[in-house]
Amino acid sequence: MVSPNPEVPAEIEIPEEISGLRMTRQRQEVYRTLMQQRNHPTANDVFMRVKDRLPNISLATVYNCLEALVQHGIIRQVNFERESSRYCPNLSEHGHFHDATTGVIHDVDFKPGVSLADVLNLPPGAVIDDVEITLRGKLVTL
Amino acid sequence: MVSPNPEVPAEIEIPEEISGLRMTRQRQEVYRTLMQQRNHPTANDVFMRVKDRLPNISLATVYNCLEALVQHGIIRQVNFERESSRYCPNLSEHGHFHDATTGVIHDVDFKPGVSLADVLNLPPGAVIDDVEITLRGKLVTL
DNA sequence: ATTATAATTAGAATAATTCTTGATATCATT
DNA sequence: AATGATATCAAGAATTATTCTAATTATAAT
Repeated sequence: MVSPNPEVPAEIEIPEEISGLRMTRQRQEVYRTLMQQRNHPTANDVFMRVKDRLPNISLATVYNCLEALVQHGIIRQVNFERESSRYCPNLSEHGHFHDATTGVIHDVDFKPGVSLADVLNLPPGAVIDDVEITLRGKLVTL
Repeated sequence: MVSPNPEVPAEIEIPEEISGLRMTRQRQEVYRTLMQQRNHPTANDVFMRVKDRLPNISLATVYNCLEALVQHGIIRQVNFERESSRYCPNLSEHGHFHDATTGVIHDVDFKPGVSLADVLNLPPGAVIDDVEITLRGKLVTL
């Protein structure tokens, strides 16, 4: 149901279905939050933000929505060490740079035309389904 | 002293101190386990194994020992997704390939002479302290 | 030997996430 | 529109890995 909210104009229009996943109101709001707040929020970050628009939503539902979105390849789940999982809607293959001083997480793209097989001695016959590259360090002003 | 016969791993002699860390009996056994069982065990795996030799050791001590060894750069802590942390004594810079079918984790070395900066568009001024590369996929027999 | 410091132990506490169960909503058919 | 089937949601309990706490023991230093 896409009845427009009279009070708040929807900033981002989200379709009723994405890649075969029915976009319920809750999933829409979770997804919208990720699209608007692109700093890799945790499930709890998303929860607090979505509550403004859906005061009755539960944290469990946010987890459910995030999982459904991840399963359908609509968003990505990113893990740093043993911290809470973070989520991002950037689907292009990319890594993450975690600035230790500010805590900010930067997306890091691959240089065009490079493949991991150029860089790593993969075991023979390895077919890669998923790659996770995490860098930790500092940003030094030159 | 390395035993010439890999099938019968002789007792690995462990010094009383490594990189400034006093090697207590517990730390010795934890470290020995990692050296002998190089399949990236979890803290609990190590615990169960060490109990054979130190029946009174506690899981908390295993965690303490592992943390001390990690802090002193004697072993590495490796995280996959949100699973339990795993530990390995391979200190050379390397990544991990997680075989989805068998669950086995393979170390993956960098090809000589390549740098991450050749491959990634790092944010300007980024100084990298630590890198984590995790691949997930299947091993296909060619 | 005595004191200080560090390490160990057992169990309680914590935090993130998942699970369970009952309630709602949506969909497909009539 | 009513019906039943299925999917989703909410609340809180349960789980799991890990860390913390406090008491005990071991080691090192004087």
